[in-house]
Amino acid sequence: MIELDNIDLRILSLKQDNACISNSELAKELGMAPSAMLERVRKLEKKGIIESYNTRINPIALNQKLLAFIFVKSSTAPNSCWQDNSIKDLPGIQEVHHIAGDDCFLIKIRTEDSQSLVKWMREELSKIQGIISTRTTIVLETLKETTNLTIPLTQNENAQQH
Amino acid sequence: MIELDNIDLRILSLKQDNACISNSELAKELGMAPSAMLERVRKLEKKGIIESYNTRINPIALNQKLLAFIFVKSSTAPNSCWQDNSIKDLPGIQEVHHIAGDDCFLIKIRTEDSQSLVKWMREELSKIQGIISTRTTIVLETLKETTNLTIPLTQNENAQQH
DNA sequence: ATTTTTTATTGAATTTTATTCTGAAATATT
DNA sequence: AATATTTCAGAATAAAATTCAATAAAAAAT
Repeated sequence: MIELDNIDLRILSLKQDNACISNSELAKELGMAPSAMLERVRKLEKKGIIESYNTRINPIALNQKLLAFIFVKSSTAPNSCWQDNSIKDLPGIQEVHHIAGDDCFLIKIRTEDSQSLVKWMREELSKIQGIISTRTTIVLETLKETTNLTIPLTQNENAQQH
Repeated sequence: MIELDNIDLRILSLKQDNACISNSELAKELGMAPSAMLERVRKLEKKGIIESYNTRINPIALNQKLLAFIFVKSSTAPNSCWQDNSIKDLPGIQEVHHIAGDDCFLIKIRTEDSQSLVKWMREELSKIQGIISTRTTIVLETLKETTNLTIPLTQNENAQQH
């Protein structure tokens, strides 16, 4: 387990909501020098605590209006996807989880519409070995969608100006 | 529908994988002036095509080892969550989708472990009005997890140095 | 087809920020 | 307590962001 002090947590908290916050802004916010910030951030990146900086793009702007979750039941035979995880390399997929229970995989995928989802299942998913069955859940409306984690901040001990 | 030209798409594509890429780097990559890049990016932000810049933090570093999906069946009564979407404000949740089918909501949530998930369901989820039943799926292993969209680039017409 | 209007781009100037480095302070180790 | 290690601040420098006026290109209107 990696130990993160309150300063690290506040950096993560600020960056989580705004990946492009400048070091000087961070420094002002925490009441420290920009150089110290930079060193902290570099360390968080090197240790893999910060995994990546991503831009969230409006799916509608790219005409990806449909969001679906697909449960995949697969055989556990030696050459099946259960063994080689080949599912994760299919195009258009956002997430693939190996899950407990009857089903084996849960896929999150965006496509233009239901037609193109069917097309994807026929043309792409069908390439995968060992799939026994699928069950598709269509999203009607997304109420919340974030990758943010809950960060345990111990109140604002060293609260700052502004 | 918003029209995005190939330059916009390439900007989105580059920023999607590296939100913090500098304008000058972008400019070099696309063979344009940094100021032109800035204007494009600003426009993409203002139009809401770029929704946000996020930092992905390793959940393990924050001791959030468990990932789960919860299907929630709710009544459609006037005071139920089906009407007020109150589910989305529960702490610790990453996603809430309103889905087609028997169930009403799909929740994505991270917690420390299964104990704390049960605790969350007893202490937080139970506050929500109108829940008829829940079905929880535990993730054993995540093979892929991204928010990236597939961007339709028309090859590299204006390919550049480096 | 021509003019007008709008939009997009450049390049230089300016401001802001990132980055490096050195030494001091704090912390941990022995 | 002495040593080693880590963390931080402050100054100096390099790099990048940002602004802006002028130009070019595209679109719309006549």
